Amino acid sequence: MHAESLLELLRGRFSAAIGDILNQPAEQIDPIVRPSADSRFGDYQCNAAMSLARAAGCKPRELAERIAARVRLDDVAEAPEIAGPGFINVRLRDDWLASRIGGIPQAGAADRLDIPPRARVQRVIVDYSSPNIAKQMHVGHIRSTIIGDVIARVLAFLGDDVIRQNHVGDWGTQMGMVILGIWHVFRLETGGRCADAAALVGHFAAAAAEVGAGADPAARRARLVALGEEMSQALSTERSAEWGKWLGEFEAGRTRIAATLEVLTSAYRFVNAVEDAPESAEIGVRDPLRSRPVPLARLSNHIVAEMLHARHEEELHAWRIAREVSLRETQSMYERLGVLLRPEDVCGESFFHDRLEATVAELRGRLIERDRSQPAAAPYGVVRDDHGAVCVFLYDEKHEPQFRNPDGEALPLLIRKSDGAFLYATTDLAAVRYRIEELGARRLIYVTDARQVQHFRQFFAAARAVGWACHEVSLEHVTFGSVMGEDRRPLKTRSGATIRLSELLDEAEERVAAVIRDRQSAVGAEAADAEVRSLARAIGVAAVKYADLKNDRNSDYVFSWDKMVALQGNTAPYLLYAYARLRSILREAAADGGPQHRDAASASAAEIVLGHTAERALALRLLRFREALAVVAADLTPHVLCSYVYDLSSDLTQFYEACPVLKAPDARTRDSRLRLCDLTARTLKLGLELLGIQPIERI
RNA sequence: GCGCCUGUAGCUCAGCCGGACAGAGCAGCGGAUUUCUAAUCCGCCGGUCGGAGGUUCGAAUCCUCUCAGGCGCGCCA
Repeated sequence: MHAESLLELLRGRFSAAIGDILNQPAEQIDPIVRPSADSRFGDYQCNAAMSLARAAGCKPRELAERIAARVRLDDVAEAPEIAGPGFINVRLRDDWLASRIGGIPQAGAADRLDIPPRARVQRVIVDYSSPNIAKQMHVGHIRSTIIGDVIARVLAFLGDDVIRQNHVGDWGTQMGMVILGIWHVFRLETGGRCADAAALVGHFAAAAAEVGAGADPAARRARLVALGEEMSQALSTERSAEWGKWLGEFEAGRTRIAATLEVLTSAYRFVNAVEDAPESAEIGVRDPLRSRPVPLARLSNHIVAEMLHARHEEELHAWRIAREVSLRETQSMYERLGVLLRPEDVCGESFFHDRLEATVAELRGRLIERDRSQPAAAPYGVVRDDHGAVCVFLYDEKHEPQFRNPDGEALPLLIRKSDGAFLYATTDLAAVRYRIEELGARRLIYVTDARQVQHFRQFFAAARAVGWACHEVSLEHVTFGSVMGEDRRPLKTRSGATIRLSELLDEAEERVAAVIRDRQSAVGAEAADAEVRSLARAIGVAAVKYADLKNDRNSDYVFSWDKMVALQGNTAPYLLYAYARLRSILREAAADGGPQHRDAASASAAEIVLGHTAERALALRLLRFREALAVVAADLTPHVLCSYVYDLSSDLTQFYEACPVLKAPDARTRDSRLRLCDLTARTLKLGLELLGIQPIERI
């Protein structure tokens, strides 16, 4: 197993040579070694001579000569060549490439090719996916889920101690709406108004329409007043016994209407429509425990506040039911997507809610006013109350606000609302502390959309100011752009509704199935329907994921069905096909073993011969895998890995066209090529797996 | 108003911590098939890198200004 990549090796050699020449420690020198853009200039180039010439007191070309004469490369490369103003071109020796390829160990139980795990293990948190579980997962959740998963996989593969954290939204007002929705289910079910789930869902849809924006205002108002009257019973303690008993039945599945996500979602939509209606702000709901009525528009909010104090056991019970149902659905979506998140990675808002009070208290105690007559030693924060809200104001060393509002005034980070409720900044701060102090994290990675940059900057600054995140801890916000439709607007259905993730995957599968059937009728082949469906399932998910990953994550990406399921170009089907072709060769090699039995296994010890340029290009590409991984891990850019597997597949198909394997001219060539196939298959498989894409053995 | 992101070929995008004539894919045109899976490969066509200055031996890349688009800017997350 080699400790370093080709790039690292050459970098080390050039640093040493330049260090000698300039009489400086090699570690302080950036030798500017890059892969060559054009193969005519060799495989790698050192560009340091031009920039260092002045410091060395000679002409760039002259310095290049000296470096080239000094650098020790004879064991790995041809004699370096100097070109242009002072480029030093390096062409690796074919026999060295061959021996290096030959040094890649055979596949073990967990195949890591020749890539050693990092020497220095650090604990890394990857916070990703994090949906609000009051609603079904939709396209808005896909990017964080998919991108975060790749980051977690790559870092874990390279040897980091990765802890996945799914910071689900399971405690906010929206969960209050679901709870209130369940209460409505209870009323309707026990009132005998809805016989089954279908009737109930229909009822909620109709009732939501009655209070929606399209309804007649007078009728709407009357309806809302009646609802407000009815809902006051939701706050009444006398009904607790019946409501509590029913919840037990509901949870156990003994009610006529089962606790499914569909039921809960329709109930949620209804409550949401009620609270969103313009009149709801003025309509009061009588609370027997309070002198003042609660505005209908804020009833869910109120219920969450009540829950917080655990005053109503029933609401907590309803919350648990809603959470369970929703998380089950979320988990099955992760499984369908092939995402590694498990139930035990869920650590959401509810986990932190009883730490929030202390979080605010501690911030208040530690972020105190500073003496402004002297510059501060570092950026700092100050907690102040403003209009009843608790705010963290963040300043730089010169006491200038780090953040400003549209009027140019200091923009605080709110950690407690004037009504006493906490905000997501509070939870994020409680979580950052938990992750550093209790989970021992040294690198915290948050995968969320780019619109939240300001929030992350603020709360990172606050976490630093209060001292929970010291300098050794890295806080990283991994941003990504939006998913756009082909009309350049955020992706929606034709009617303007958000697209559920399950619908998206269904459609992907259908489209892939159509493409497969197309192909087959073109070729005159016929496959069993079940086979087409199972292929479509695998390729459909792969296509969606790959399309999301292949572009630089920061740019908005244009969602195109035709492009993602295309069989040509940089797409998942192309990659999977390349892999399947390889597997096919390796299978046949194993099958026609014969007396010599030159199957994949025995070939994996064969000597590598790089006679053809396509073989050489493939070999070099294989050895560059870890360069790609290093970039992905450092910059958290999955698209670099996509580019790599595409380039590898591209090199492979060129090799495939030019170099017969099973029909190779002689046994030595055949074994060498078989081994190249084996290594390419393993590299491609590993690359795809790190992208969260399951390779397919046969297409 | 301030801040962040994005402008590269007809389309979708790489390249952006400075390096050789700016690269892919798709689309278009022309070739290759008694296939180790043609869901492939090869060739051609196609670009004032939004614009203008500046720094540099060298700028798509760094700086300044500017134009265009998107997003964000205290009690939602």
